[in-house]
Amino acid sequence: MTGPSLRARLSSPAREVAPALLGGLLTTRRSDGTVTLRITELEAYEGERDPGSHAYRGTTPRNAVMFGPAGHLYIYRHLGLHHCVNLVCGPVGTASALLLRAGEVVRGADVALARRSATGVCRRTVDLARGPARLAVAMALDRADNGADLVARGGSVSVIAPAVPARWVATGPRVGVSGPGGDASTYPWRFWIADDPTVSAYRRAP
DNA sequence: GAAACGATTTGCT
DNA sequence: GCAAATCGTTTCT
Repeated sequence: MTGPSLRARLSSPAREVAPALLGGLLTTRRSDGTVTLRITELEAYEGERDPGSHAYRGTTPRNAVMFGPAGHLYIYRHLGLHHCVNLVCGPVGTASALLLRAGEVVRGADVALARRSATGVCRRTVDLARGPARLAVAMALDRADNGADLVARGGSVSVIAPAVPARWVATGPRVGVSGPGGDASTYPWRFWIADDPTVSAYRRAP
């Protein structure tokens, strides 16, 4: 699944896209090297009707990208320290998006390790991109990449999405957010690959 | 113009 | 296990 067909698939609501994107390969090409990430953990945000979404109170300069076409990156700074990376989903006009929470570095682990070593210690390969901020560092993604189109040919960032078997996909409540109407347990909007060691540890079990 | 707050990580107790 | 770190964006006066 690549090119225009990928854009079409991403134009569905985030909760429908999420299972198809698990196992997807995200690649960034930078001057210090190329890193490819196998996506293992995602969270869906449903825009204006989702209190957990930055788009809950409508469009602002910051979240404008989320209301645009699917396949672009929405990246923001959190707590003044780190970045979180989202993939915009849904049709134009909706702010549906998927937060990339974790992944497995399958190519360029040495490059990712060098980037991670600049800020902290990372002993194991599975920790390279375990967690949203770590993922951003390992992939060298920051606000400069906000709005980048992953589907366009020739871009420095791209994604392909081979499907993983449905039985590998686990779901559960999002981290630190309740669904609309309250109870987080009734909104299993987090998706991950079952038993994958790169999924955030204490969040691994529902 | 000012103030509050946050989709987290890290390091210390 | 808990608390500090840190700053752009949003919201209110």
